[in-house]
Amino acid sequence: MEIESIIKATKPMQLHTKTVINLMYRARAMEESINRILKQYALSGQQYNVLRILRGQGGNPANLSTVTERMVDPNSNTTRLIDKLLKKGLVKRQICATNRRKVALFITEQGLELLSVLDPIVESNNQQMLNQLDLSELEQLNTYLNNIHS
Amino acid sequence: MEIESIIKATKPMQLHTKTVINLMYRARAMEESINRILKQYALSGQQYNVLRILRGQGGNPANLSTVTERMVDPNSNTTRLIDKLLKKGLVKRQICATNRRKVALFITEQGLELLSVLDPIVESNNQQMLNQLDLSELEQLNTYLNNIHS
DNA sequence: ACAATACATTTGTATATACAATAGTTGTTA
DNA sequence: TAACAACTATTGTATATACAAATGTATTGT
Repeated sequence: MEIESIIKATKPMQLHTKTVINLMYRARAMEESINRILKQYALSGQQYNVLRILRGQGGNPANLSTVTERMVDPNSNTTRLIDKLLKKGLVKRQICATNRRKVALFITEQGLELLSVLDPIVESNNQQMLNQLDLSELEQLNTYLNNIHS
Repeated sequence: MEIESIIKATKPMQLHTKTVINLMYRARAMEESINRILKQYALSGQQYNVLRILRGQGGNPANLSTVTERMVDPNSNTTRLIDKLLKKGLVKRQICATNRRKVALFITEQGLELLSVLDPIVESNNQQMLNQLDLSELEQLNTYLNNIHS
């Protein structure tokens, strides 16, 4: 659906402006859709993101700073985000042996199990949201997105 | 720049997943870029959004619910958002004459002046962020985005 | 006209986030 | 090696946001 009708713009918008708003609108809609799923498992999107990053380490630990820099939204307070995952038993945290300023973060078995439940659900939701676009269109969309700079 | 290198993914991602993450990442980056500008004028992105909606009324008032439904991110607490704009003298609020449950919201002269300062700055920033894409590519990008559903 | 229901906004409250300040650790250099 | 700077994470605090409950108003049915 046209973004201008969704936000009921009173005048036709400039193409650049429209594109920026469209992008922010769709991103938010997708985020909400994903959050609705995650909420049933008492996870926030950011927590899910951190769990996936830790799993991506393939058994190796990650530092707090590493996790932060890999997050889709790196602005949040990662310490407190991890605190919550700790309380749920989804991650482990220990002080790094070689540099005691750093912390080593791991995903637990329980965390891995949760991800293995969630992943197919989230994946199929992702496909659902994008099912009007074929593969080459998705490639093209990614190329466009990769050309945005801030 | 490729999204996978930005978030330093350890494995190549599925196309759908990659697209979703790419979109959320770019939207956030653009939002931050805009927020950096607005912050210099003590405005949040949402406050700017509300001001623009009220200006779009062309002198007519808008109800709270109307504003909410036209916002890019309609999830927030619009009452308190308006409160802040009121304190700054950027909007006026009065109880609707025909239906006293409703409130009529207007943008003030001061609000209009602020927008007239901000708009060209934000516009040029929008163009800057998208200047790697020509007009037909932008049209195409919008078409793709319009096909996303949640 | 009264009760019940729906509507539009506001308020309360718990949680999340942003940003700055702090603490503890390590590295550097005189 | 002592002093100072840089690094990494945590904590404090103010503000923002989400969600549910409450408030006040209008509409509907009897």
